[in-house]
Order: sequence, then C-alpha cells, then structure tokens
Amino acid sequence: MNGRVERSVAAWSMANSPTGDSATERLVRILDTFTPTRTVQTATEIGRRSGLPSSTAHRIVNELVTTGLLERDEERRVRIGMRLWELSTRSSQALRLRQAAMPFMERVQSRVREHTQLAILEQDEALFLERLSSPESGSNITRVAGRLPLHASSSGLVLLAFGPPDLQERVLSSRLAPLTRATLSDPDAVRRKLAEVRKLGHAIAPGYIEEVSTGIAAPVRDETGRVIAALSVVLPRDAETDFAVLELHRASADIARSLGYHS
Amino acid sequence: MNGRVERSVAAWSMANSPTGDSATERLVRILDTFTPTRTVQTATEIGRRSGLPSSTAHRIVNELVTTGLLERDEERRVRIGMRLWELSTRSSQALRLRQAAMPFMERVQSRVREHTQLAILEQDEALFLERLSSPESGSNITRVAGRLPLHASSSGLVLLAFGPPDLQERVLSSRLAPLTRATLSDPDAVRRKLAEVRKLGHAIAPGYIEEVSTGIAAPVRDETGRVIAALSVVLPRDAETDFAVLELHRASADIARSLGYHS
DNA sequence: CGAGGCACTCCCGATGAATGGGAGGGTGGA
DNA sequence: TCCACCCTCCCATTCATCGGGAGTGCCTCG
Repeated sequence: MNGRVERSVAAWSMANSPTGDSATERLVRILDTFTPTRTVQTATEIGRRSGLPSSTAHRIVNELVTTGLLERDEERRVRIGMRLWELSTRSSQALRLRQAAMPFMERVQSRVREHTQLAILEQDEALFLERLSSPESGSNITRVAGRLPLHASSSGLVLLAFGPPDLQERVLSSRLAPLTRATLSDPDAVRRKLAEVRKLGHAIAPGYIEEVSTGIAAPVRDETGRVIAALSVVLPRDAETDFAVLELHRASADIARSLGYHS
Repeated sequence: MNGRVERSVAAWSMANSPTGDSATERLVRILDTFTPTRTVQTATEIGRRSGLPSSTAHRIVNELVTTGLLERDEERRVRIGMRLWELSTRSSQALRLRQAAMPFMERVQSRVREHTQLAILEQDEALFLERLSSPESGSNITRVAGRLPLHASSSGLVLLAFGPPDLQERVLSSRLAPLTRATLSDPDAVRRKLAEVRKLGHAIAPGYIEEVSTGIAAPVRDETGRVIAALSVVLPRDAETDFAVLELHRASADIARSLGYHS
C-alpha cells in the first residue's frame, strides 16, 4: 500500500565516468561485446559483458540505436546496424586491396584447392579480410574478419618480418602465447624465424596455429613497394609446399602489379 | 617578450556539451563527415565539417584513433579504421542477404547487361548494398553504400509500397524533393504510384533520378515472406522494359527461395 | 495462480570528466 | 620573413552523465 518508498539517505551517485574511461572507450566496449558468433544480444547482456551498470548500458544502447549504429530486431534484441557497414565502406583503403586481390586469390584457390586468405596488419594482429575455401579444404580456424596473433600465424610472421621495426620491438617484448606445441614462443626463436622469412620471401608455419596444418604466406606490396598484406594458404601439415609457395608468389606479384607496382 | 599573456577575464568555459548533444551524437557527427567521395581528411577539417571546436574535434579524433575506429595515414590524415569494417561484418543480417543475392544478381547482370543493384530500407532511405555493372552499362549515379530517397527511386518505391504503414505516413508527410522534372513530388501522386507498384508487383521509375534513365525494381522476400529488399536495374530511358521486369521477378523469386521462402 | 526471474524504463542528486578559448609550436610554401 | 595551416597543451568552469534503486510488464515454473 505504500506507493512511495523512503528515498535512501545513503544515495551515493556519480558523474561521468567513475572508472576513468572516456565516453569513446565505453562506446567501443559496447560494440566489442559483439563477436563473430554473438551477433544479437539484449541490452542487459551488453551491460553485463561490457561491465557497465544495466541502466547505463540501456541508456547508451538506446542512443546508439537512434543514431543507427545499432539496430533492434522484432524482439527488441540488439544487433550491429547497417549504418556501421555503410561507414566501413568509406574506408576504401583495405577494400580496394581486397578488390584487387580477389581475382588472383581465386586463381590460387582453384589451383591449390585449399583455404586461401588475405590478411593485413591491424592493431598488432593479423586481420583477415577475405578467405576462399572449397569443400575439400582441410581444417582452418581462420574466418573473415577474424584475427590471429602475429608471431603464431604465417600471415602474421610475414607482416611482422616486413613491418616497421617498432612493431617488431613491441610484439617481441610482449608475451608470445603458444597455441600449439609448435608455436614459437621465445623472442629469439621468432627473431630467427623473421630473418628466415625475409631471406626466403615467404613464411612457412608448420603446426603453429593447429597441429594438423601448415600455413604458408607471402607478402603483398602496394604501388610504393611497401608490404601491406599477406596472402596465404593453409595446407595439411604433411603436404608438399613448393607448389603453393610458387602460386602465392605469382599471385602476390600480380596483385602488386594491379595496384600499380612496377618491378 | 611577454611570455605570459593576461588570462582573459571573460573566460567563459563549458563542461560536457553546451549544445545539448550527447557524446554518442558527436561521435556520429564526426563519423558522418566521411562520405563516399571524401574518405580522408585532417582533424581540423573534421572539426569544421562537424561544427565542433577544433580542440574538441582533435581530442575526440585522437581518442577514436587509439581505439581503432579511425586511423591515421603517413601524413597524419584521418580515415575510417579497419576496426569499423570488422565490426560491420558482425551485422550478418544484410550481408547474408547480399551473399544469397549475389549469384542471381550476376545472372540478371549477364542477361540484361545493365546496372544491377540491391537495396534495403535504412533510416527512411534506400541503401544500396551491392551493384554490378558492365562497361557498356549506361548512366547511373548509384554507388555501393550509397543512398537514394524512397519516393524518387524505383527501389525506394518498392520498399515504400511493401513497407510498414507508419513508414509511408512519415515519408509522404515529409518534403518530397524532386531530382528531375519527372520525379513525383506530390504526396497523392506518390500514393497512386505505390498502389500501382503493389498491383503490378514491381516499380518502374522513368527519369525520376536522372532524365536519361529508367529504374525498374522488384521486391525481394525473406523466409517469412516479408519484403526486405529491392532488386533493380537501370535502363536507358527509352529502352524496352519487359525483359528486365521478367528477369528481376525471376531473380527475386530465386533469392527468396535461397533464403528459405516457400511459395 | 502466485512467486520469482528477467528485461527494461524512469527518476534524480551528486559530481568530475569533458569542454573550448586561447596560447604556442612546428612545418611548408610564397 | 611572413603567412597559413595543423596540431598540442593548458585550465577554470559547469552541465551532461552516472548509477542505485524503484517500478512495470512479461515470461516461466511449481
């Protein structure tokens, strides 16, 4: 019967962010609760996963929905909005690369008949822009828009070997988590591997990511000759690598040429 | 020689946002300064275009750069970050549609030999997800991730005709800006046109967008039978439309079927 | 049919992070 | 040398943001 509850005296409120993160940071935290496998969730879930109080999460999610960065489906669940996709197409940079690479990736795929993928460097990780597979392709945990650590994947090793020195510093001085027993997790071992990659012009990573498969990657250059991406295939662990290496180098050169690189 | 300038007495500072917009809003304002044709800009430019004070713009841009939503190139100019593309791939929704539609769009393209495009409804506009063209295709101002108003484009008319009633209310009661002399800009004319579209099952828009071309669009249904997209082609203004209409209907039906729609 | 769980909205006092004007540095072109 | 431009830094002010908590509505389960 008491419609009005006594307002708590211990009211202990806050302003802006008590945890010391900026508005931008919380926004990204919210967007980051979406993963390749979890593409819809309730606002409450988002709050839980991002570590934000429920009421705060609801407020921000609602704002994002009105701006179109997020969307609600029929059941009021939340997913990433088309607005975000639209904005992402403005980042022509990498999409131009993808466009240029596609035909040659298809050639590699049709000749090697295993997973063929294209990765770029993104915030100290290898980000996979595209991946072609055929039904008979073997195991491969990569997915489009997925990431792998630089020191463990063949693509990553290429990006690292031909990347800026400060990147190498940073990565080699961080923890090199092993994914399998074969993964290089010692800085010196990685350093030696990088020298080998530079010398050979490609990286071979047998069992680094998964025991059963070997990654092979070659650098892709833009018109200025800078290495901007890695083109790779994933073979069964015991497969012959020479043919794949050859095809990768050929495709890399063709991509670079179609981007305007000469010699 | 005077190292220290007298601090202005009229100092008239603010906190948070004096203009009354939320942090989210300013963020979107900043992202929106990127357009399909302007994909790189300086932080100062962003400030100017978004109407934010330079120092504020710089601060926010820097935050966005560290979170990866924006990136800087060699010359410190700013562009949309790959992080955003990555997030956008989580919005499987429309990308699934695009995936399903691609093969059939290619068939239409190869048979009609004119621009073939796929649009969805997004914030009261037609947003183009994909567009196939051949060298011999005629004029067409549409671009991937571009938008057109609902009342003026054939795709838009389809999305409007088969869309929710409140959408029709909203659009018809807003200003219907004409793009050419042929564009329908009178609410009643549009209403009659929508009735026609529903009756025929497709929209024909001669010269509404550009004097020289005619847009033709058919609705695409998802597994529940709801219209979720419009498939369209752009013909020269005087071209025969029957064959294109037929092909569009056939492709629409095939797309719906591959999405799981029956009958 | 009531209890408990869950998602969400609304309210509101407190507050500190965000704000923006302006100074100053650095660079490049005329 | 000057001007134009981009950017960083500083700091007093202040208002939008924050979040605990209450309330609502909708489930499901016992």
